[in-house]
Amino acid sequence: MGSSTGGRPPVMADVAKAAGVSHQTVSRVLNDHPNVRAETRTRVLEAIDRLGYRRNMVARALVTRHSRTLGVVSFDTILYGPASTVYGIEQAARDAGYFVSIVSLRTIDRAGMRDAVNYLIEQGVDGIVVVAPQRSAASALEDLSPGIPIVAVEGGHTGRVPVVCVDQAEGARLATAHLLELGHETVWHIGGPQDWLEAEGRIEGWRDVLTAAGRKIPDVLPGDWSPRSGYTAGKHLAGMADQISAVFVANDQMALGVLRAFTEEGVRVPDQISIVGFDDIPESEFFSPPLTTVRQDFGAVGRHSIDVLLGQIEEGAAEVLERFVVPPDLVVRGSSAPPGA
Amino acid sequence: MGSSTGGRPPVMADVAKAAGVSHQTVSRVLNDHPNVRAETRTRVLEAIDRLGYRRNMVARALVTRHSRTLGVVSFDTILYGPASTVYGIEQAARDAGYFVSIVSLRTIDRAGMRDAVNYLIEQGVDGIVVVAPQRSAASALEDLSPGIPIVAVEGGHTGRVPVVCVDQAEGARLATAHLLELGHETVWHIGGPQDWLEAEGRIEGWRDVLTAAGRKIPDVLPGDWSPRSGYTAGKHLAGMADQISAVFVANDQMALGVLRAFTEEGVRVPDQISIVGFDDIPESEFFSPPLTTVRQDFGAVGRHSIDVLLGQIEEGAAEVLERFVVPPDLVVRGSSAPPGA
DNA sequence: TTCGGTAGTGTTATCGCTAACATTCTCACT
DNA sequence: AGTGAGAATGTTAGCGATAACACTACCGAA
Repeated sequence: MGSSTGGRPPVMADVAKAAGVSHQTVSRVLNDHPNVRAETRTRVLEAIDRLGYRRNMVARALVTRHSRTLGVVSFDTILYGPASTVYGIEQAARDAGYFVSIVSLRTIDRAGMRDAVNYLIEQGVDGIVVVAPQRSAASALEDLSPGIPIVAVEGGHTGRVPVVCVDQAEGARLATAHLLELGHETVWHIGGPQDWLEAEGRIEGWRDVLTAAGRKIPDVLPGDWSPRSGYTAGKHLAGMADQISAVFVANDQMALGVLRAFTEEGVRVPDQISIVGFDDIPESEFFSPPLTTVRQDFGAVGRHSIDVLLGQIEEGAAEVLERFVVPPDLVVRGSSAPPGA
Repeated sequence: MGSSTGGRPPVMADVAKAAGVSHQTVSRVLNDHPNVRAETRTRVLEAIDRLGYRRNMVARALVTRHSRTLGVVSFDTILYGPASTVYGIEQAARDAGYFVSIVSLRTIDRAGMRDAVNYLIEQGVDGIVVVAPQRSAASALEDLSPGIPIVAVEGGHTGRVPVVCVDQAEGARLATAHLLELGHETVWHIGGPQDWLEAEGRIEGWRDVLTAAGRKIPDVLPGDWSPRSGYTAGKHLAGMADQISAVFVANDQMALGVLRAFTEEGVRVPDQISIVGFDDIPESEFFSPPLTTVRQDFGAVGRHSIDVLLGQIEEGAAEVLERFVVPPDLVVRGSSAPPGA
């Protein structure tokens, strides 16, 4: 409100003068230092309120050498998975008393990754979370030794950076096993982009289950997460519908494309072919038919990544090269059924 | 790489010593000051490289009084619209040489808004973009006079803060007019949450067109953006399918719910009832049938909001209380057709 | 009474940088 | 050679906060 400081925002010294104390006492009040008389404290707080004083965190960060701000590096922040992850991270950080500065990279290369991390370090963040679901991003992260705490989300575990992720292979196992348990002879798979670690993990889990059950392992159909790529793969599968009874699709958006292709080609789901997706996007429940899928708990991923990061920052746990794995859940809906139902 | 500074990261003075110049000269090199001899410049750059020096932007921000960082306040950052908007803002900011610090509010109230804005100001951001699609958020913004440049995205225009938004009413007009042109007698509407300005704008545009054409204006069916609410409304509409031939749904997710409900009830789209959505999410093209919808250019919204904000910051254009409106596009697909087709 | 401990407060130095001013160096032109 | 303008560089003084230490008052114990 009222400022007797002549235009510019009041600083600590102005508050000190107004309260008749030293600026250090103001600082003590602001930082909840115990050795301040109650009467003095209220006088200072009153002066702060009267002058509309706001602490300059930049000056504070300069001297304390930490900013209570975390950096987040991310790609493709419009995709449901990354968007949810970033949201989870932001909320968890704020619950822990930290704020986040976000850099969304358009392209994934070493230079971009390096620039982003450097920028965040220059800004004085206390730690960095890198959402690096692609192999290239994860490896770009590897040959960076930033000198500040860092944690990778959904990245590959290569030993230099702790990783928090959802167990992709386990999710794929749940999906594939579910289809086999329904009685399907084998399960086809539409994969995500080659470069994505998640895509790889899902292939791995799917293949594991088929191998363990001694089933034929069909070729992986390529996809790029987009509904269109699922549509294309779906058209292809529809052409050989008589040899196929179950498909595990690497994400829900592609599964939607498959459903569309099957609808166009007159392939009935789940009567002729069962479909299981991955992600459980909010739409999946209302696909026709509602999609059986694997749910990932992005909130938990965000919380764990912040836990790990703050562990490094606050306890100085130098070499916590851990790997936190969040388990996925199978959500059974109408797109999966016994064969020939 | 090598640091002869004994553990702690090198500072400008270290570089200066290594290059045999004063720290001020190092500063000049870093800030592209013209009056530096080319030979000196390379010597400094070489020293920077050798020591692995990184400028401390916190110290810089303290003295220059600006951080080249913008704050973003947002809600519901997982919804497609807000997520895309925030992404657009982040990209535009970075293209302009700024970085962003993001606060995602969980709840929308005055206190939350005030805290978020205060936090960002304390952090020393040069300006703030508030993604405030709800009436409550927009009004919380109003009685804040933060003393720094600020711009609202998708907020209501109340005169104190410049606004950038997509023309919701125009989008609704396009959708409704499209349905009337196909020959439908009137158009029903499933609206978004009461509190959202976008929901209101869409109702307004829809009503305008019906009024202008002298058509009956049905009651608005309530929705909350979620597929489930669309499903519920769809069930209701299916029960009176013989009196209805066209529905304009306030977003694509709800339209999906409607499609699902219609499928369950045996209502054929677009044969019996045409449907038009809003947003053009990536999934819409692969709904069954593919959804006719209204596309919003979130990238343009991001760019404009940054333009307006930087206008205030850099040109000090104090009272630019403008309103930038981005036009939407109608995307016609298979869910709309002439009645009784 | 004297002393040490501690609560409450003030003083000074410092974080790493840029702005402002001071100084030196260069060179064209008298 | 002498001069002055301007380029190149150095020196000093902050930015606004916290840390470290110094100081005063007051207490109870010796």
